[in-house]
Amino acid sequence: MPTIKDVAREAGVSVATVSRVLNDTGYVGTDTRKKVMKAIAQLNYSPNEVARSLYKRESRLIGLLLPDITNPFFPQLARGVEDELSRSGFRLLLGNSDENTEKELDYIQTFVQNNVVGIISATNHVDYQIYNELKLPLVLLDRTSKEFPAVYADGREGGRLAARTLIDKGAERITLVKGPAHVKPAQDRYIGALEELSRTDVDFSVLSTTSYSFEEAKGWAEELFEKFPNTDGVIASNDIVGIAILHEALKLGKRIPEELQIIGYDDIPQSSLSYPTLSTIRQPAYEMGREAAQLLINIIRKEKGIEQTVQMPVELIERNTTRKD
Amino acid sequence: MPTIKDVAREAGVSVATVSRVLNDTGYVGTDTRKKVMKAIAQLNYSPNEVARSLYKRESRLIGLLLPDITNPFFPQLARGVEDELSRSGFRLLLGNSDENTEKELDYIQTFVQNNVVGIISATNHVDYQIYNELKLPLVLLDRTSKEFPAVYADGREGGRLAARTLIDKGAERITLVKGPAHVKPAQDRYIGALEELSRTDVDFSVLSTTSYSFEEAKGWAEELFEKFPNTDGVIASNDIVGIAILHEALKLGKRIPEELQIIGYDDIPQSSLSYPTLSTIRQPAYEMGREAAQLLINIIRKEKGIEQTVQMPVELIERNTTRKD
DNA sequence: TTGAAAGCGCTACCAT
DNA sequence: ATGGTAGCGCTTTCAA
Repeated sequence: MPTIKDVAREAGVSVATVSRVLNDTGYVGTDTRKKVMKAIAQLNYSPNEVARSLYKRESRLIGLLLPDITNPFFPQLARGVEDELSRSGFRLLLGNSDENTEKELDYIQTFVQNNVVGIISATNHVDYQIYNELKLPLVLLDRTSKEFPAVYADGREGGRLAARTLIDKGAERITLVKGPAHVKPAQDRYIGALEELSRTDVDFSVLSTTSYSFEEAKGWAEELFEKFPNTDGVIASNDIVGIAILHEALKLGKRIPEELQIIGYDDIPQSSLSYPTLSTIRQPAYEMGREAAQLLINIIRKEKGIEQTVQMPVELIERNTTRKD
Repeated sequence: MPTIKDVAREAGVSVATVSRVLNDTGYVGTDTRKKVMKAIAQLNYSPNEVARSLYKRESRLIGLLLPDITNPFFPQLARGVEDELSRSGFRLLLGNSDENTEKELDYIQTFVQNNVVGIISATNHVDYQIYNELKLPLVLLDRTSKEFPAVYADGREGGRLAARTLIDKGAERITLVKGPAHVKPAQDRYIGALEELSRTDVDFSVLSTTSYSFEEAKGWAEELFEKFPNTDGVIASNDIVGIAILHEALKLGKRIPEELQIIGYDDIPQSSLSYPTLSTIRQPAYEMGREAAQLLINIIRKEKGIEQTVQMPVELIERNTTRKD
């Protein structure tokens, strides 16, 4: 790889001059600039970001910490972040935490070690010391916080909306599936649904689950019908378990949505590909990713008057696992 | 952030000594080491990777270029890569190319600018000049090549296997869905299926599609049944379009698998959550990711006698969209 | 308008 | 066993 020195030699100028044309700072004579440009092209030179980063004490890198990219909700987020970031020339350092403290701290540390200019994190542990000691901009994604800027969807309202929908559509023996206790958004929607359910006179049961994963979704679905065979309305903890429940119900011969209504959460892409298509509460994942990226960039650029926390709207997507009224 | 100088001062030694204990190279007296360790702990110091990278001309970063993390096949790959890489202390710089030349070149360039030690790429364009000029290890993932080390699944055989399965199970009017022409693996499985189909006397039709995406999958499914309403066996280009076709068929009242058999490709996690569950050709995505990472690490470490190209087996996963014979 | 040189934080060589 | 120091490739004063 050619260095700035090579370019300087080739162009017959000093490295300082090359640097000036590279960064478009300070005075550079028109023909000198031309010579330098030519040399750059000739050598196919591009500046070493690492050297830059060392001097400036900041890179063009941003750290993104996600629980698990393998969960279909997160690729959307990640893509939103990346698309927005790359428009401003930033690149992504990616880590999966698996909701595991050690991995999480480890990633945050290497983000710092690599001079990232900012971090976007979907952590359940803003309370970790490391976040408070962080000298760089942090934006929480898919999570709330009073202490840090955050982009999230209104989980409480989403939970309420899901419950209300099922109640309005005549479900009388509702089962509420509670997601993992340590996952904040899962709790929020659960609380919201609980709130709404409690305001009315429907009977309901709660099924506690401890994971969101594909592998286990089927198990939860089976457990649900063993424990609550007569339920006629399920509020799923997310779309994956919603779909698992849906298909388990079909296997048991239940008519959907006549005998059993199901509502999911997230609106992951494959929800419109289930059979029947899954009614769900939509979180605008891609847009959330973009918002988070934008917010972070604004903070980095020290723009004035930026919202520190943006709450995205959730939305009922009526498809075919709920009645048409 | 404290620097090595701060540690040196705190410990009352020279930076050289600190560096030695940091890297565990050269002689360091037992008590000197202890003093240094203490200073490191006290200051909560961790070395600046950027400075390291600049001096050594290589980082602990690896670039991963994927077509689109939003396609459910890729998160698995990415996760495999990450898990394996992080075991050796490497971190991931991630980029989505969207099969778009400009983005692809851009990412490769910034990978280089950031001193990555190696690149894993799922590109359809190994022929790009930039890959040949690359001074660093490159491993192709989900792609074949004679010129570069590669990890891929046997798409030809997968296509054959899919076709043979449908033929063996009595399908007589097969529809072969052809994926996007510019996507290599899509072509491979198509050719394989074509090969097998041609060896026998079944009738078949080909439906050409130009994308893999969720949004368009439904459209392809509708088009399929408009054009070939009497088909009794579909070889889908991947699981997403397989599932879309499956559910469209259900909507049309077709009995699966009695009237219509469907076989997908990839075995993405949600395929076992479709209704009925989708029979498919499995590519071991997660393992492929790990293999690629391992291969790259071996190349970086200049291990002797490593396989330059590893072909992973594909496998028929019989679920409920094909007959039990 | 241009160049010389210091310095970003680290490693590795050469002395001692 | 330890320290001094050059240098990785770049940006940015400061002087000319």
